[in-house]
Amino acid sequence: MVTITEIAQALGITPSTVSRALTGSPRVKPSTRQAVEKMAAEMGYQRNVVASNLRRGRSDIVGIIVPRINRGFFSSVIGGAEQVLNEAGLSVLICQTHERYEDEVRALKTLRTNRVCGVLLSHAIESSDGSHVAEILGDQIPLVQFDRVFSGLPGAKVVNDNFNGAYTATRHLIDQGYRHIGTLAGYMSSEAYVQRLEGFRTALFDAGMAPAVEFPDTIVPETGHEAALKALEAGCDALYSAGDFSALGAIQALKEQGCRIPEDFGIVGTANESFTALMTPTLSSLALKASEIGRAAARAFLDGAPAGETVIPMELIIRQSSNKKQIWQK
Amino acid sequence: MVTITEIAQALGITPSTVSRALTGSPRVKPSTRQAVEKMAAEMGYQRNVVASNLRRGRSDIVGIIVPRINRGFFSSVIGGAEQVLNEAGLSVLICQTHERYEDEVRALKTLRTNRVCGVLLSHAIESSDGSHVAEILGDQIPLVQFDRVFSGLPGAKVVNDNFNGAYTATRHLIDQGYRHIGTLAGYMSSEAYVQRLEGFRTALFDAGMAPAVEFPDTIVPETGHEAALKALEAGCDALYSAGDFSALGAIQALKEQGCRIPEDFGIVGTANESFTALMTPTLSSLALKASEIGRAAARAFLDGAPAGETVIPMELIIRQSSNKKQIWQK
DNA sequence: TTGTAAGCGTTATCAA
DNA sequence: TTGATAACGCTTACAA
Repeated sequence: MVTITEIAQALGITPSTVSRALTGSPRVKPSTRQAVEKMAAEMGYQRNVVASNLRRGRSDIVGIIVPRINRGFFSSVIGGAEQVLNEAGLSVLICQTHERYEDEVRALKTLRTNRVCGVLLSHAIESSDGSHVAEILGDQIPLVQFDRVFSGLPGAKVVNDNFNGAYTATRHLIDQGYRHIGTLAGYMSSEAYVQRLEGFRTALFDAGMAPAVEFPDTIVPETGHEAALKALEAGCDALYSAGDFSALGAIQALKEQGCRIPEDFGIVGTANESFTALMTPTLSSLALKASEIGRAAARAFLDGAPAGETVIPMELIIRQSSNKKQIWQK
Repeated sequence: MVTITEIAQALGITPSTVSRALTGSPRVKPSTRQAVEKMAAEMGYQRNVVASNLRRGRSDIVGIIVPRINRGFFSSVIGGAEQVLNEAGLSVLICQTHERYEDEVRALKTLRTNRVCGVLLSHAIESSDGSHVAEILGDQIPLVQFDRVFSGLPGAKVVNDNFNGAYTATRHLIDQGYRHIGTLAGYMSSEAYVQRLEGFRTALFDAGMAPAVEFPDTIVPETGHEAALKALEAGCDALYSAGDFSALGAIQALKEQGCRIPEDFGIVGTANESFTALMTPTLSSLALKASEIGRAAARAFLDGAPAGETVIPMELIIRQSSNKKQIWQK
């Protein structure tokens, strides 16, 4: 591989000058710069970022840690972040935790030893506090948390407006005339789900309705299926689900029980996964602005990851599963 | 950050010995190794992979380039590859091309300047030949292509058995009693689609059926929708689609035209995207073994990316959209 | 078994 | 505006 030293020799100048010419330093004569650029192109020079990073003490790689990249939400976040970071000349190193604490620790260590210049993190369900994050990253590596965040950690946070979103979704079910509304609450180890639960409860309280049945630890279709059957037994006529996958399982259970949706039973999910628009009935869902979150997280990093929370509003998409009163919506 | 030099000073030995102890060299006295490990842990030492990579002339990062990470197929390939590579102590740098030639060039350059130890590539639709790949990577960086491959490039290839898969899918439509079978053929700039088209044609030929209407450049729902209308006009009663998204658009068009599926019209897609099982009617699809492809690609890289093609069989998943004769299938 | 010394390719500092 | 020099942290002949 061609080095700047070889370019320098070919031109009868020194590596320092070549380096300056190639990094855009103003302390180079224009004619020299041109000569260097020409020679570099001719010789097929490729900058060795590894050496550059060692010398500069930092890299141009930002690490992103997500539970799974094949969840629509996370891949869209990554897409949004990547766009902003690429524009800033940075690359992205992606790690998956598969929702496991151990994999999260491994991912953090990988990013640390690779001396990434920053970490964008949405923690695994299994991780119940953030002490390992602080311990591994130290205070050298800026941290931006998104979606699932630990409030105890330093750095910037980008979150969904879970409370108000869940409040709006629940309020919508109330407005549609449902009266016994339960919830598939997701994992309580995650603040996002706790906030959604609080929004749900508050909406019921504000409407003067009795506290409802709550099913925690529902996040996959199977657990949603099971919980929906219990909800029926408990006399529910609607469910706000803090996730779309559990809502999917719930709908399957309800259909098997002969429930008509939305006439007999209403349901709203969360995340607006792509399948929600393709199901029968189509599933109303509280949309997460995934790319927006990714872009916001990337921008927060570029701003130096200052402490503070950026709250991204959520948007209720009304489809068939909750549309008892046939609200018009395209 | 703590360096091996500092550890050496603290113990009154030299950096070389510390390095040897930490990299597991046998040329270290067991007691010394223990002392080094203890001190490293106490001081919170973190190996600087950047320096190590510069010295060794290579990194432990494998680059993966895919058109989009939020396509179920590609995210599963990445998942499979990541698993195998992580087990081998390697990390994964993921780049998206958004199907654009320019982004593919940019991704290749990024990986090259980061001196990745290998590249796993599935090329963008826009890239019609692989000359840029060879030019950018040179012969220093091993290349493994998967799914969408250029036959002219060196290195290993992992591909779907597109020909036989499409043959089987088409044969299935014939067996179900459809008689005027067309195809949504995808982009002809990609060998994968060309092979599927050949499998389709051969199945018709072997069954003694006339050549059929073929719609190239169909890959998104919109173009599938449009092509389906033309297929109806042309008298088709079935379609083999080389992609699921175009099949989705086609089904919408057919339903709008009052066609009953599968009674009046049969359709089989390709890729087995997650939504195929959630649609109404559910969509039969020729499944790609995504994780299997990812694992095979990673293993090929670990084996040194020897020239040659690994062919991964495809699996026909029969659902409602083609099940005219009501074949039993769970 | 350990130490010495050189160097990976780049960039920052200082001097010219 | 350019050059000389050192250093980033680590690895590895080679010598002891």
